[in-house]
Amino acid sequence: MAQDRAPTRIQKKNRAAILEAALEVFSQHGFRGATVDQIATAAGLSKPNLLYYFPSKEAIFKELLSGLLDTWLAPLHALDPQGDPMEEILGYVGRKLQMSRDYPRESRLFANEIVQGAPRMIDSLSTDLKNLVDEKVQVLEGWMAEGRIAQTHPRHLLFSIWSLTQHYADFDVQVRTLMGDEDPFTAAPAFLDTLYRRMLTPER
Amino acid sequence: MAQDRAPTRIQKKNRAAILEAALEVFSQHGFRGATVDQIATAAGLSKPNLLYYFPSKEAIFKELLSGLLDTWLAPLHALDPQGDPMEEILGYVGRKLQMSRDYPRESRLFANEIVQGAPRMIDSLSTDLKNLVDEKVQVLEGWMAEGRIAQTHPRHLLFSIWSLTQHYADFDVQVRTLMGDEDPFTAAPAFLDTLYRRMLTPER
DNA sequence: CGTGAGTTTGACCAGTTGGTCAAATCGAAG
DNA sequence: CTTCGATTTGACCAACTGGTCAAACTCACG
Repeated sequence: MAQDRAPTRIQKKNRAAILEAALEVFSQHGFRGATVDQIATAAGLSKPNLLYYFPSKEAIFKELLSGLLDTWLAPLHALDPQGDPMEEILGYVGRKLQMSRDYPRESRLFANEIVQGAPRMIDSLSTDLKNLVDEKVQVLEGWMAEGRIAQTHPRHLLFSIWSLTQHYADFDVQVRTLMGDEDPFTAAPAFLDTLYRRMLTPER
Repeated sequence: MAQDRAPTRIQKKNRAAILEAALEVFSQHGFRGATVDQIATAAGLSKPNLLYYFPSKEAIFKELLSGLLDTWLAPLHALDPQGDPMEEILGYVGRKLQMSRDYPRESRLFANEIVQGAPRMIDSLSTDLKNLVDEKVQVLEGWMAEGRIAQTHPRHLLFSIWSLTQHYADFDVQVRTLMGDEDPFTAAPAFLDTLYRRMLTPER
C-alpha cells in the first residue's frame, strides 16, 4: 500500500488517472450506478490494482467530491464586495456559465448527488457552502440597501444563478435535443446578461 | 399473468401501488440505484408478486416515465396563444413552480434520468417534447414580433423557466439547507414573478 | 547485478440483485 | 360449496459487484 511518504511517479500518475476516470463514470451513472470495474477500465487499470490506490469505491467518490467542491465554489468566492455590483454579478454569472461549458461532468456529478438527497455531501453543504452563501448574501443585501442594484431576495437570486447556469450542463441532452444544430452556449451568455441586467437595474 | 381483458379490482389496486412505490424509490435513487425489492416492499408486495404485474424493473420505469410525461408537459400545453402574453407566461411560471412544490418526486425522477443522459427518454424528448416546444416557440416569437413582450431568445426563455422552477424540487436538499427555517416556496413565487416581469416588459 | 519496496494480477469470496418457477392459496361466479 | 382462473410465495438461480489475498512482477538504487 502507498505509504505516508512522498508519492512515487507511478502513484501520482495512477491516482490522477483514477480520479479522472471516476469523474467520467460517476458523473454519468451516479454513485450507485457506477461500478469499480468501469472506473478501473476507464483508468486503464485492473480492479484490484485500482483498489491498491484507494481503499474503496466510496473513498474515491469522497475524494473526488471534496477535491472538486473548492473549484466549484471559486467563482462565488471571487465576488468582490468592493467591485461594481452589476459588473460583479454579471461576471459571476458569466464565470458560472463558463464552468458549465468547460466542466459539465463536475456539474453533473454534483447534480446527481444533490438530486438524490446529497447523502455524501450534506455536511459540506451545511458548513462550507452555507458559510460562503451567508457571507455573500450580506454583500448582496448591502448593495440592495445602497440602491446600487434592485431589491430582491438575495438567496433566491443566488439559486437562480446556479440553476440557470448549471442547467446547460446538467440537462445538456435535453437542451441540445431542443436546440438542434445551434450550440446552446452561443446565445446563452447574452441571454443571461440581458436577464440579470433587466432584473437588477434599479428603477429610475 | 394479467390478460388482455378488463383489469381486476386487485390488478388495479396493485398496479397503482407499484407505480406509486416505484415513483418514490426511483426518484430517490435513480434507475440503477433502485432495487426491485425496495419497490416491492414499498408497495407492500413480495418481489415475485411484483414481477407478476410487471415483467421487469425496466418495464416499471418506462411505464412510469410515459405516464408522467403528459402531466409534466400539461402546463406548457396550457400556454394560450390567444391570451395576454405577460399573463400567460407568468401563469406558466406559476403553474410550473406549483408542480415543483406538489410533485417534487416527479421532477427528480426526470432530473435523474436527464442528468444521466436520458437513455430511456431520449425518444420522447426528441418527438413529443420537441414538437410541443417548437409550437410554443412560434407563439413566443409572435408575441415578441408584435412587441407585446421584450425580445429574447425564446428557447433560452423556456429553459430558464424550467431550470428556475424545477430547481426548487431537484435541489430541494441544498435549497432548504441554505434557507434554514424559511420555506423556499414562500418567497419564490414573488421572486420569479418580478424576475420575468422585469425581463419581459417591453422597453417603453 | 541484486535486492527490497513498490506495483500488478489471477483467483477467489460473500453479498446483492433481477428474474424464474412450481406449488400453494385466494376469490368470485355458478 | 365447488371450481377454475387470478394471485401469492418460498426456493432457487445466474450474473454481477465490492472487496481480499497471496503470489508474481517491476523498478529504482546501491
